[in-house]
Amino acid sequence: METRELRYFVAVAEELHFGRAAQRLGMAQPPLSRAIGQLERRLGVALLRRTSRSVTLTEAGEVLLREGGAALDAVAAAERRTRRAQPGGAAGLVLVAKAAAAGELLAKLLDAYAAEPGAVPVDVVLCGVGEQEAMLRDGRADVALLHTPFDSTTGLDVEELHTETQVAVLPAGHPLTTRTRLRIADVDSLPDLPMARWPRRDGSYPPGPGPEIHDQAQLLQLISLGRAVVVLPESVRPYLSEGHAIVPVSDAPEVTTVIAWPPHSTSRALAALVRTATRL
Amino acid sequence: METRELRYFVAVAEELHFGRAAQRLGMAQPPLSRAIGQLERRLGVALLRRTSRSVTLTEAGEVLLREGGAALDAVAAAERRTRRAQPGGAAGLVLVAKAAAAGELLAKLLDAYAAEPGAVPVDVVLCGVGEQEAMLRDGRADVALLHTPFDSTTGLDVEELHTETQVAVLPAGHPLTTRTRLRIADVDSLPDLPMARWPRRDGSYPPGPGPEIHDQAQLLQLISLGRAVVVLPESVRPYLSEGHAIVPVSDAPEVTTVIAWPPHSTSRALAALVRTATRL
DNA sequence: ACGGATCAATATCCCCCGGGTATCGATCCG
DNA sequence: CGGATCGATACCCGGGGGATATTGATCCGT
Repeated sequence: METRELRYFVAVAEELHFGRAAQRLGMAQPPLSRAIGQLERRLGVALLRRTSRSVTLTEAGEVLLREGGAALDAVAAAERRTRRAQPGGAAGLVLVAKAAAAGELLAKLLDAYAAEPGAVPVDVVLCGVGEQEAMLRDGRADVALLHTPFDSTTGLDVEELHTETQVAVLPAGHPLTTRTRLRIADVDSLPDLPMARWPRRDGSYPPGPGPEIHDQAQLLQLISLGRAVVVLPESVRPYLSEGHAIVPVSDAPEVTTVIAWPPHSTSRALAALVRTATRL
Repeated sequence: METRELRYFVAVAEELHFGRAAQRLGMAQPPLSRAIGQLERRLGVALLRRTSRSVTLTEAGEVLLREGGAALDAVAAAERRTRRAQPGGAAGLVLVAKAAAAGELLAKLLDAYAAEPGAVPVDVVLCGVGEQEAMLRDGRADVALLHTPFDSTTGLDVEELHTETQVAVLPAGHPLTTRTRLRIADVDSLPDLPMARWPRRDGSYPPGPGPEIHDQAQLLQLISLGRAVVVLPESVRPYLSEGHAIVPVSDAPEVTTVIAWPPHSTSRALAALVRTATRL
C-alpha cells in the first residue's frame, strides 16, 4: 500500500464524497474513484458502500481510516525528523506545552536542562488543548508536557513529574469561599455560577449554561466578574489576582504533569532532557 | 514520501550495499540508486555517505532508518488489520505470548473471556522472545502478554495483570538448595553451575560459559542434569519435575505480567478482552 | 605498478500507470 | 418527467519507474 493511496482513501473517508475529496487532493474525481477501486481490489475488502447518492464507510473502511491515519502520521514524522536531522540545521528539540499550563515547572525544566553539559537549544511551542498529541505523532514536536487525566498518553512514552490536587477558583466573596473544602457536586451546578466550558479538540463546545472559554486570561476575568467558576490544578495559584478565591476540591481527580515523547526516539538530547526533568 | 521509497531506503540502509539491497527488493541496482538519490534530493538531506567501495549512514539516514521502519510497520499494520476486517472473515483476535511463559494465566484469561457475552474467537500465537512487540506493531497480532522488565512496552498501551517474584531453579540436591533465600550474586557465577544463556532477539547468544537455550523443555532438562542454573518467575513451578529445586532470589527484580496492545485500537472485542484480563 | 574485480553512478530506452477530459447511468427532487 | 447530482466507465496522454549497457572510481592480488 502506497502512502498516496492512503492519502486518497483518508480524504474520501473523511469527506464521504468523491468530488469534494478530489478537490481537496487537487485532482479530478475519476482517477480518485479508480484509485480507491484498485485499493479495494488489492486489499480484497470493500472499504466504502456507495449508492450513486451517498458514500458510507464499511467496517473495514473504518479500520483503515483509523490505522491509515496513524500510518500517515508516522510517515510524516519520519520525513520531518529526517529533514531536521540535516547537518547544518541546529539539532534542537521542540517541546510543546499547553498555553495555559505548565508555568513554573516548564521554566525550571528549561533552566536546569540548559545548564546540562551538551544541552541543545529547546524550542518551546505553546498550543491548544489536545493538539500536543498530534504534534508528537507526526513529528512536529519531540517532547511534550501533558496533564493526566486530561490528556491522553496512549502510544507515548511517559515519565511522571509532578502530582497536584485541584482547587475550585471562585470569585472573591462568594459564599462557598467560607468553606475549607468542597466536593465536585458543590461547584458542578451552582445556579448563580455556572462551570466554564472548555473547547473540545475539534473547536466545538460541550453544551451547558457556562461561558465558552478561549484562553486563561479570559477565564480568570470572567471568574473575578462573578460569571463563572472552574476547577483547576492548584498550580494555577500564581496567576490569580485579588478578585479570586480558591478552595480545595477533595474529590476532584489528582492532576499529574508528565513529560511524554514518541517511542522510537533514540535522540541523546531528548534522553538528557527527560533525565533532567525526572530529577527536578 | 511514498512507502516504496521508504522500503527502498530501509533495504539499502540495512544492507549498506546497493547491489544486495536491489536483489532483496527484486529489482536492478541502477533504478534503486536513482530512487535513493531522488529521495535525498526531495528531502534536501544526504542519507548515505557513499565511496565507490562502501556505504554508510549519515545522521539523517539513521533517523530515517529508525522512523521509517516504524512508519512501514504502521502501514503494514493498517493493511493487515483492514484485510482482517472483511465481512466474511471471522473477526477474531490474535493474542501473542511467549512460548515458555504465561501458562495458567493465559488459560484462565481465555476461559473467562470466552464466557463473556459477545466474545469473539481468540487465536493464540506463541512466538519467540522479543518478537511479540514487532507482531503488535505491524498488525500481525492484536494483543500480547508481556513480562516486564524483560519485554519492552514502549509505544504500547498496557494494563498490569500480575506481579510475582523470581526463584532460582537448581538441580535437586545442589548445595544451594539448603538455603531459604538467595541473592543474584549467589547464583550468578557458580563455578560448577553456569547461568543458562537465552537467545537475543536477533538469534545470537550473549557470551558466557552457560549452555545456549532453545526452549524451556531443554532448559529444564539441562538443569535437572546439573548443567545449568537459571532464575525465573515463580510461576514456572508447575513445569518443574523431581529433578528440580527452587529457592527464592530476594534481589531479583519482580516480574509483572502485562496485557499490551497497540494504541489506536478501538476494537470492542479487544476492549472486552482487556477488561476481562484486569478483572481476573 | 598494473589489470581485473567490485560497486555505485550515469545514459538510454520502454512501457505502464497515474492523471486528465468526456460521458454514462443511477438516484433524488421539484 | 426533466434537470441536477454524483460515482463509474471509457479513453487518451505524458512522466516516471523499471531494465540494460556502460562508465568511473577504488581495492586487491600478483
